[in-house]
Amino acid sequence: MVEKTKYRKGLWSPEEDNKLRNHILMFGHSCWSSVPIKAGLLRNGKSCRLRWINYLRPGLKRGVFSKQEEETIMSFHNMLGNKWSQIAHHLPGRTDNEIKNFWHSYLKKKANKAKEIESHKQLHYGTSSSDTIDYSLSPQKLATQEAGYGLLENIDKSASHSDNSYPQNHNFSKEACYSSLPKVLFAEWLSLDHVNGGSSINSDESLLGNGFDQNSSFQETLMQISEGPFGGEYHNSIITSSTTEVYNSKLKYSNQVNGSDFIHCVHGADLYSNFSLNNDTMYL
DNA sequence: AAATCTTTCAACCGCCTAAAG
DNA sequence: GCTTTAGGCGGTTGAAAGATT
Repeated sequence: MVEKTKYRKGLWSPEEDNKLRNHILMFGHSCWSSVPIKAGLLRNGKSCRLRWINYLRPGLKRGVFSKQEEETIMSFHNMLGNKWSQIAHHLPGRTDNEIKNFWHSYLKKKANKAKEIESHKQLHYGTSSSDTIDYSLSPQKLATQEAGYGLLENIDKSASHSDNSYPQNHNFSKEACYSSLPKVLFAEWLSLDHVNGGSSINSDESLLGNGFDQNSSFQETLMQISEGPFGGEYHNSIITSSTTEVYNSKLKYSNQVNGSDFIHCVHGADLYSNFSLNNDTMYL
């Protein structure tokens, strides 16, 4: 009789996280089912995949959803329904799971409330409100409408949401705070994982050198990015504005080494406004 | 201060699809 | 064409944290 492997379940320990992170940064994940074996984890491949995608993968934003993100979700949910992964494509750095949770814990109620008010108004006044955002609009039209509301101003204010009903728990998680991983979006991963639905790292050769050092400073980590796993093979990396200066010198180096222009530095605000992975990530 | 209720969110489960054999 | 395997997705659960009584 073949004894079934007993996989560990439940919350991931920091050690497990480290093992998984280090393994993937070093070797990639050509086959998820082999990752736990190679990484020395007592988890199944699916669990490892989920942990990586939802939590460990670099570039995850985490924390409070901005007003604009909120509206994007509303708008796309109106068009697509519960297609969380498709909605996530339009929110760089957000996972389908995170969006799904946010919807169920907050947005759904808000949407229902809005519907109630709207139907109430229609019932009593026979008109629809003109001072509320119409989530049934296409994202393009919504963007135009948003401009009128000055919603972009809210981006930096999102951390201090004034709405009392807003969930208080959308702060940085404890682990995320401890982590010194940069808030950098790796479009290579995002584009493959989110846009095309493919595996994020295609081969073991795609990652060279060491993984991130959890104890490194932000700048040191950037050095690791350009010199380590991503300097050689990775392209289209999106760097937030605060990193640009540090990165520019490395960029030159990277371009020389690679013989082509790979890296597009994006101003931080762009990440939150009209940036689209499909359309706006480009070779310089 | 303790008990109870509510909310959040990480992780699991099961289904579906595609690819490989 | 059938079976197996792996990856991806959406629904659901349950532990933990927070809020309320």
